[in-house]
Amino acid sequence: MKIQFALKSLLTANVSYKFSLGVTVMGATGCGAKPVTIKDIAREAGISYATVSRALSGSSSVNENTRRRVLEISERMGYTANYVARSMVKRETRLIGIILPCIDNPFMSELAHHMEQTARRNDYSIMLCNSSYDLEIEEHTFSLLLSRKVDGVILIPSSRESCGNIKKYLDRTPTVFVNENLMDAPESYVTVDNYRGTRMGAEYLIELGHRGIIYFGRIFSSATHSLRSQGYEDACREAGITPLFWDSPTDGTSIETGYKMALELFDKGFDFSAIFASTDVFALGVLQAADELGLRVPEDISLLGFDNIKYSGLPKINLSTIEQPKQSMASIAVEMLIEKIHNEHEAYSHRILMPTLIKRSSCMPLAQNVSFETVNPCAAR
Amino acid sequence: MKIQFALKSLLTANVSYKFSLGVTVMGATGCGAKPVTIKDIAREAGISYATVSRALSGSSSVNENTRRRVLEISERMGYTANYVARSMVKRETRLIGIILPCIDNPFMSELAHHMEQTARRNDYSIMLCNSSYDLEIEEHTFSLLLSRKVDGVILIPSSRESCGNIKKYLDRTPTVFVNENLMDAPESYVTVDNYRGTRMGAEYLIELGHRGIIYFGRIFSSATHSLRSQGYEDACREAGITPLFWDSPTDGTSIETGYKMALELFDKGFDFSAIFASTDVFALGVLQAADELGLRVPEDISLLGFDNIKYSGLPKINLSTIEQPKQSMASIAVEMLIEKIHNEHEAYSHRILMPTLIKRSSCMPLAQNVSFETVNPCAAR
DNA sequence: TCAATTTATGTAAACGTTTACGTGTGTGCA
DNA sequence: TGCACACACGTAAACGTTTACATAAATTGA
Repeated sequence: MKIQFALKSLLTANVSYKFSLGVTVMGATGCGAKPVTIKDIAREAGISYATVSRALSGSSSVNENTRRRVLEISERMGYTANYVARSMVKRETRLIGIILPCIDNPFMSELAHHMEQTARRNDYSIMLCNSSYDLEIEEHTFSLLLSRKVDGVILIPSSRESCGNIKKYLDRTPTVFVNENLMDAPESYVTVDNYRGTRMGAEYLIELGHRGIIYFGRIFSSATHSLRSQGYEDACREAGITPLFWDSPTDGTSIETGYKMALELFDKGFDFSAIFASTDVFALGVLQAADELGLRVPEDISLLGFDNIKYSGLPKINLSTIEQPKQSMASIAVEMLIEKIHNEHEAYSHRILMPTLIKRSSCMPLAQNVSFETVNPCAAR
Repeated sequence: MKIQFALKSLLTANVSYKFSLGVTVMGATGCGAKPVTIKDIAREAGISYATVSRALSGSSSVNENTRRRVLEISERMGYTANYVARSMVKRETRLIGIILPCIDNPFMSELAHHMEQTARRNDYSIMLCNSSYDLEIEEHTFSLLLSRKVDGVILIPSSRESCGNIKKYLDRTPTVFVNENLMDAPESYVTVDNYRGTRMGAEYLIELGHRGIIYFGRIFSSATHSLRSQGYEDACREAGITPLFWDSPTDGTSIETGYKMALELFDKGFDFSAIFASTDVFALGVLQAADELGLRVPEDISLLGFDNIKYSGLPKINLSTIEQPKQSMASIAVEMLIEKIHNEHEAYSHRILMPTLIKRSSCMPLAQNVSFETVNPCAAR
């Protein structure tokens, strides 16, 4: 079996690897050895452990010689500070909890990535939790984070219902909301101007001559999405166009849901020339359905998304979309939270960021000669 | 401004929102109120706090009436357990540290997602850390996790060099490696059979009649990738084909890098009919470059990837690829780690999972009439 | 030379739990 | 009646730090 050769050539192992597929190889390894503490160092150095603590933390007055000795000894003994003990007395964990619906979603993971970066830059670590669009899990997770004594939490709510569940915890720890705001609670949040985003998008499509524009994947359970559909609706009404909604059956967004929804939509035989998807991920589902049905984008239908996830920019996808400044959102959220952590109580703030329209190639002007008749698939609100 | 209407209609706020773009709204909120402890409950109930602890933890013998009273009081007073205090005495944090190069990478985020799921199912929380393909950060992060007293860590190394840096910590906490193994350390890991994966892939391309197959994006810094290029190379040699390598300039993989590499490759004017990308992400870059240059996939060149990230399955992408069973990898890794945590020292295990070839539409048989001449762009090893 | 001040260190309490051990009460059995 | 035993609960130590306070030594200034 050639594989054994390959491994042999690559592994400079001193244990004998019994290597065949599916087989579990076991061997000996150790990781007991209780860790050395500040007291061990003190004993070794013949001084009190308070002094060791002072020497290590570097702040208070301690003789330069003893400091050097302590450092040397702690190095030699392989000391690592115990942050949980420190957390106990300092009453801070330098931990930020992040609750989001699903990390396995390019929009979320991009946010999470930048949050982690800014957090680390400020000496915070993050605890990541998926709520899986489940309110119970979300609430349970929040209280877990409370128990874990995180210094603050960033919540990307799974829906506007999060409000009721979470509200009771909000005076327990600094919290900032991202992307979705808790409507009647005076809490910090950062979000894009969703209303303006869809409004811009709809106006763009109208400008291209489209009169039958489906707002695809309307989600009722989210305040964010309410603003989005509202922006679209207002733009339509102002242009004298009947807004058309195709509603999402789920709170979460996934390519699959988008795909199924699109299949159903196309099946109805409605007359429209453009689709404005409430989410890039939905738009990808539309793309998939269209492709299967032999519908061309943008020749047969124009398609506009929202979010600008990374994969929308792929040449074969080339989805026109509304960009959310994800990096800014992430770092602002973290900085806002840290601010809130240090400045005790008393302040909340809102930051509404500007979306931008990204024109790629999934939208084109409506050909003049195409006849069009508005048909409303759903009751328009 | 219409936006104000929309907000007004949606927000049932009792604070006055001064709402205009870019403006920060401030208001009053509170979150002081030091948390109630077990002692507060004890005082209230007129019993010792040891009994409260016992009542709350539910295990030891405590009178059913007192238990009910304790529960009722702690409910009423809004008690939440302090896990950091608990961690101190129990010497476990129920925390798993995850270090990965970059969460903002579909392969990683899918892994992370499933890891979090399995962890939570076992009452562990996760601390997520990006190493950003930086060995220093990686090492620093590892020691940070040590200080934070995580019960174990899952490491997706950024390169084989991680070995040297990390090795000294390995006896300090249970660790399992994912995707990349530390070659000369007897440590647990779970990975796909990378060698077999590329071998399968290469054999598939050869079967389709291709004789000029570029292995695209070879990465030297990773053991995983060494196995991949080896699998490809062996398959080629056995078929009497000269292996052709196009090397990656970076350790990390990104669409952009893939794109640039592909542009350079196409510019050389080499003669080949298929590209085997070491990573789906690279393949997406190839796709982008090909698209720009007017090269059709698969008509002009066949393209095969590795990983099967979610976006490879998009209809417009439709990338044939080697699938890694990401969900299995993730849950096995976590379970393996938990096993290791509980069964103290003494054991390490390796799990090598089976890759599968996913045939989509980015590869097609080489047309018989196409003349082909092997040109080796790089020295073939 | 003495008081005042600075510097370096030690002492001990505190953070909020868990848990080994001890104690008192009540019950069952000989 | 006495003994063993289970049960319910209290006491106190421990987990590894930080830090307010105290103290001793060294330094300064007059």
